[in-house]
Amino acid sequence: MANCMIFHTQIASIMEILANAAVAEICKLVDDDYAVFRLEITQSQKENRGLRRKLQLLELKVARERAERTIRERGLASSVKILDRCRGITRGEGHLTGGHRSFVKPTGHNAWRDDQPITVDEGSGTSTQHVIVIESADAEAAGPGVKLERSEGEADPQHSRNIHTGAVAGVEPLVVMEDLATAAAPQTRTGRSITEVSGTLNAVLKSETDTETLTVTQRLLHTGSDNRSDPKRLGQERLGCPTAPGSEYLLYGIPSLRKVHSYRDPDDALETGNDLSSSYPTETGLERQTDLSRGDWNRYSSSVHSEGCLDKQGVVIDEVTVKVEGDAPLTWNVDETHLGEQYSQGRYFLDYRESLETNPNDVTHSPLEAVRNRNPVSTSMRPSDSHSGVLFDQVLNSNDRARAQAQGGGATSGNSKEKRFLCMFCNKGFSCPQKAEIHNRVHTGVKSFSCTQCHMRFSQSGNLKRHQRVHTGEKPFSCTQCQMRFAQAGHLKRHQRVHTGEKPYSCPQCEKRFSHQHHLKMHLNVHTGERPFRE
DNA sequence: CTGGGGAAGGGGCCC
DNA sequence: CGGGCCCCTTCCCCA
Repeated sequence: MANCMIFHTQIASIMEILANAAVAEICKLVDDDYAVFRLEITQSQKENRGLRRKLQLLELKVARERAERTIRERGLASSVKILDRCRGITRGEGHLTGGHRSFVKPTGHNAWRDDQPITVDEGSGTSTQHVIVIESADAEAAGPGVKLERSEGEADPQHSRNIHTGAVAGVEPLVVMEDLATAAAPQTRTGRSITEVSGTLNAVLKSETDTETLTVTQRLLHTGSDNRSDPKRLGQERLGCPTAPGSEYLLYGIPSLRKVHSYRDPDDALETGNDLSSSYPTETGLERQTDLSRGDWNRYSSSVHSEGCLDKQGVVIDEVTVKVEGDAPLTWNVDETHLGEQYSQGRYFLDYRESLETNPNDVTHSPLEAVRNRNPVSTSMRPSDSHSGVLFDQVLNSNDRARAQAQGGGATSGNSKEKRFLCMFCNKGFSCPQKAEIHNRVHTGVKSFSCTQCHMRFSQSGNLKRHQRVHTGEKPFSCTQCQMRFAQAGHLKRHQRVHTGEKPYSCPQCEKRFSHQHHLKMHLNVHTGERPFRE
């Protein structure tokens, strides 16, 4: 018995020793890894700081030079003062490495009054670019509701963030627009490009969703749903559209919306029913159309990529709509219906057209490259503008058309004459610019047609019309075999297979047939082994 | 199987 | 007559 006790005691001691040794070993490993990790983090942070600093210097330098030039030309002395305050950091070496005009407004440089627009001119080229100065300080400093979501590792020059912003007293981001199309119409363009951003930051600098995550640091903040409740904001926002200084690609003109159908809450619709800019007619009498001459197409001025705003050859793309694809889900549907009506007061619209007409040609580079290299950006150009369509075509007619066709990524194959309007994102071809514009909404996320009875939005008017049957309960398609009724013709057609026994979907690997494609799809898992299919 | 929505093509109307 | 614009239809996907 005593031996047994001793034995157990020894065992316990050995176990304890082993445990201690294991713990010590683990701690050592953790410490080592932690030290390495800390070192890496420190190095990364240092690099980030250096890059950020460099970016600031370069951006400010460029901005200042351009602004001074512009000011000289246009006598905007106030802007000079503004920029002079940042003179201390405007000089830098190197060149812009990123593709963005957006630059960080250094902390403490609030001397840049937010209501002081800065016009930045580029020495050459003709582009209209919107540079947004972003507070580098804590996003919270920008005021409540502002989500800059800046991260420490965001110093990459190519990872800039464009904030679609309104103004907030004292801290609203400064929108700097570069108007480089001055050769054609310097004065008028200046007036357009220098845009004062005003409004409520809360309403403007708010992501559509708080959960949106962009894997890239390029980020666009846009108006949230609360915009809807603030009709006064309509027309008060000028959306900045940063551009890539180094980009030499022409920003393609994607035909935008001829008509913009504004979302409006039912209450708002009632209250502002006479607002021609906010509704459009449908068979349900819920909407009225808004002509883009009012500039509604400018609503989509959020941008993730500066390229989207670069207008190299006289094509002025003031507004950019961005749909982040891939790793960056489009969770921030632009509340396009409430943006930039100020901008839309015809003038900008017409000017835009002028700019288009100024130099519609001269396209030597395709934005495809930029699009490929970066996240897609769409520019909401004038809707269905013939120039847009031509430009649309021209862009791809230049260097990338052959590539696009070679890639076979779109509908460019076959009769390219029939489908000569190509999507800048996927190269798909369309027979007319309107089709291309509609398709482009797939990439831009533009949904101009809003249901007045719910918050649903649609990229196509027909889809909205169809959707509204959900509210009306209308089911115009009735089955002749039974009492079933359907709101969609396709549903009726599909349903009738129940009666006909038609099974149009056949498995390519066996003899089984299905009446619904979904069933076939599930069945295919039997062959792929992904998941058993039970019938 | 149904409901709802996304996307694209077809075709008519107008200028 | 051609292009732009718009509506409708259709197919498809997903829940």
